[in-house]
Parts: sequence; structure tokens; C-alpha cells
Amino acid sequence: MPVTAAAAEPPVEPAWRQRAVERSTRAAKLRAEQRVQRFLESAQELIAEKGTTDFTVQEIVDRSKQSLRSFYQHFDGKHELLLALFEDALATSAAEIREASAAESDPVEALRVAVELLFRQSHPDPGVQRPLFSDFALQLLVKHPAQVATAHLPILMIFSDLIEQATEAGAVVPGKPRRQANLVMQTIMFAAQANGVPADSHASPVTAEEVWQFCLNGISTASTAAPAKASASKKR
Amino acid sequence: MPVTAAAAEPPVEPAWRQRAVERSTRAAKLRAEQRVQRFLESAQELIAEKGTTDFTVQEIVDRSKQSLRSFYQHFDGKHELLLALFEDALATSAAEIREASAAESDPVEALRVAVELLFRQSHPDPGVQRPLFSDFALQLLVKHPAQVATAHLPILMIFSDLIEQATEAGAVVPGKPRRQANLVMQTIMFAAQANGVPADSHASPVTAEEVWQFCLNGISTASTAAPAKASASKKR
DNA sequence: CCTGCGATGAGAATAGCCTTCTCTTCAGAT
DNA sequence: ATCTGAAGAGAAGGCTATTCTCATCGCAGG
Repeated sequence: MPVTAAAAEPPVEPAWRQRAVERSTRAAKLRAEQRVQRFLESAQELIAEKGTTDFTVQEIVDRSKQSLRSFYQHFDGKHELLLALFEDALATSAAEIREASAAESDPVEALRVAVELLFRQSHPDPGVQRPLFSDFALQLLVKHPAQVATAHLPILMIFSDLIEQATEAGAVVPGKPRRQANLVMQTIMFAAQANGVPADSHASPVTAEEVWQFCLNGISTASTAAPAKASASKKR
Repeated sequence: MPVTAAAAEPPVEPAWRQRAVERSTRAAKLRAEQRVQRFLESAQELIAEKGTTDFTVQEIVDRSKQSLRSFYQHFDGKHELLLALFEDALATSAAEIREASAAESDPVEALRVAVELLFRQSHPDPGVQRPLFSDFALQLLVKHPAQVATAHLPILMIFSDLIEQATEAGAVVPGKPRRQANLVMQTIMFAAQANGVPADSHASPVTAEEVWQFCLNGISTASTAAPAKASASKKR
């Protein structure tokens, strides 16, 4: 078994060689990225058109005028492609939320704006489907929770920040912003998702306003430290 | 085209014939139910063993010592079977919750018990997997929300009742119990589900206690009617 | 110009599933 | 005893993702 040559040996590796290789490589990398981009765009078109992530790999390939061979050269599989789109969508979403909430001076208002915007974004709107937020996100939640957590991170951070600011402003009692943000985020996203469709007639969908009130109250006194030996009811 | 004979004609339909047919039928129905039962039990065993709903129909068939032919005679497909198990599981869950909470005299305590029990039940425990609550439930949520709503109904009722009682006891301010119950239920179930696995190391799972506090506060002042022109922050 | 190599295209082949179909067999009702 | 409908056995169909084969193509180095 020979010693690993290309692992970590800058001293014996002539710099010119590296540069040469790098130059050779750059062009190829660019082409590859363009191909990847075409796959991604085709996939997004299909999602927009079919309102589902149930298209076939073949469809992506056909639409992007490329080949299966190439697809699997660039992606580990359909799953990886969807994951890429998913993270992208959430990052975009996060950016929008951050921007919208930054426009508010009052911390509580900022939080409210963020909550309502996220609610709308997560809502299965008739007209503009967002299968990446429903379809795929839930699948992912079961099979690869860690990836979901990663993808949620940007949004989580925003809410964490907003809650912290609201706390500092004295609008809500101190708690653990990160954990509170977690609960708030999940409540919003799932409530929007689960109540998006009429389902049974006797249950009208939950509104953004309701979710907002629920969450605001929810974090207003979230005591987490107390061991609470079932004596929670008589605290204070 | 002959007139429909067996549709709805009690007057011309001799009673003895009905009884005769009924008698003929009963035995067959029993046998059918036994077969269905065997399928269901085999499926549950598989779920318990594999911790997933990803078993094949063939496996169910083999284990139950029956045939594919028979399986599709009794179920519309794998989906229907899972749905049956799902509803059953939730109904059982509901019964447990109702029983546990009924043991508490204080309405708030009763609600707390219910929340924590549902949380535990929805939690992907290492050891006792409950794929019906995660795996399948989420799939269903995307494709057949109405069926999920139906299956959730029993549990929803319980929480609705509990909240109402707590309200009457003056423990929480009046709101819309049904809608509040909806939010509470979803928050609990999804929080348990999403935070069951470690995911990323920097985020320790949410605890039952946290969820309880969050929900209790959440419904403690859920004003839904007021247009709330951002004046919410200065309540009381 | 030529040559070799890695990336592509085109599409066949593989594999895993659910679901349906055909052909028998069998149990129970009349 | 016969007839009918349910059930067993297993092949066949259909749909996908994924892999494999072979022919091309673009391009950097000789």
C-alpha cells in the first residue's frame, strides 16, 4: 500500500503543476456548473407546472436536453436534486422574511410580520403550489431529519434573533430564544401546511392571525428551567 | 335496459328472501373479516419489526399465509390497509389520553396530562417505533389531508373538550376551543415528530415541558375576533 | 494533424414495487 | 351432487429510479 500522495503534501508538490491543473480544471468546472444549472431550472419548471415533485428523472432529462448519464454524473440521485432546490427555496424564503421584518421598528411588530409572512409562504396556495414546502419537506422530515434541520437553519436564525430582540425590548419575558424559535417556526409551518386545504367542511382553516396570537402568547412566558415536579400548576 | 331490481324496492321484495340472503351472507362476512384481521395483524408485526411502513405487500401476504389475490380482494391497496391501521392507532391513542386525563380533577392538570401523553405517543422513541405516526401520517398529510383530519378527529375532540372545561373553570380566557385544540394538537404532534431525532447536535430536542408551557400560554389569550391593530403588545 | 481521455448522449438493461390477471382448487350453500 | 364464489399460486404488466454499454465529441498535449 503506497503512501497517500495527493493527500496533504504541499512541500513536494510543485506550484506550477497545481496552477496548470487548476487552469485545466476551471473550464470543465464551469461547464459542469452550467449543466447542473440547467437540470435545476428544468426541475423547477416541472414543479411549477405539475405542482408536485412526482415528475420522473426522465422528464428532467428530456426537458433540459441532456441525458440520464449526465444527470447521475452530477447528482447522487433525484433526492439530491430536490434537496438542493429545497435548501434554495428556504434560503430565499429566509431572505424575504428578514427583509420584511427589518422594515419594522417595533420588535413585536417585526416578529408579527415575520410570522405572517412565513405562514403565507408555507401555505399551500391554490394557484401557486409550493411542493417543496409540503410534498418534499415532509418526506425529508421522516427520512433525513438532519438535512431538514440544516435547511431550516436560516429561518430559525431569523426567528431566534427577532425573539431575542423582542425580549430585550421587554415585550416578552426572557426564555431560550433558539428553542422558542424552533417551536414557533414549526407551529407556523405545520399549521399552514395542515390547514391549507379545506379537508373536512366543519373545520375552517386556521388563520395567520390565530397562529400569530398563539405563538406570541406561547413565548410570552415559556419557563423551561423549572424541574416542575408536576407542581407546575401552582408555580409562583 | 331493465329497471333496476335490487336498488330500493322494499315493497316488492319478500321479507323471507332478504332474511335468507342475509343468513347466507353472514358466514361469508365472518370469514372475510377473519382474513382481513390476519392481514392487519401481519402488517402490524412487520411494522413493529422493521420500524417502517416500507414493507412490501408480498411480505404481508407471505406472513399471513394468504395470497395476493386475496389481499386485493379485501383492500383497495396497500394504502387502504395502512390507513386502517392509522385510524386504529389514533383511536387507541385517543382512548388512552381520555382515560389518563379523566383521572385528573383540575382541568388544567387534565390538559397538561393530555398534552404530555400525546407528546410521548407522537415521539419517535428509540426502541418502540411508531411509523404510523410519522412515516405514514406525513405522507397522508400531503396526499389525503381529509383522511388525516378524519383520523385526528377523536383526539381533536378530547382536546377540544379539555380546553373548554379549562375555560369554564376560568383557567384560560375564552376562545374557540375547536380551533385552539387544532393548533395545540398540531404543535404537539409535529414538535414531537420533528424533534425526536437528534438532528444537528447544537439543537437538543424540545421537551414535553416546553411544549406544554408553550401551548398553555398559547391558548391563554387567543383573541381571534379583534382585528388587532398591533395593539396586542399592550394588553392588560 | 493526430491521439488519448474524460465528459456526454442515446437508450438498453436491471431491479424493486404495486397491482392485475389467469388458471386451479376448494368449501359451503342449495 | 352440483354449482358458485372465494382463495391460492404465480406469472405478467406497468412505472420508476438507477446503472451499464457503446458510440461521440471536445479539447489539451504531442
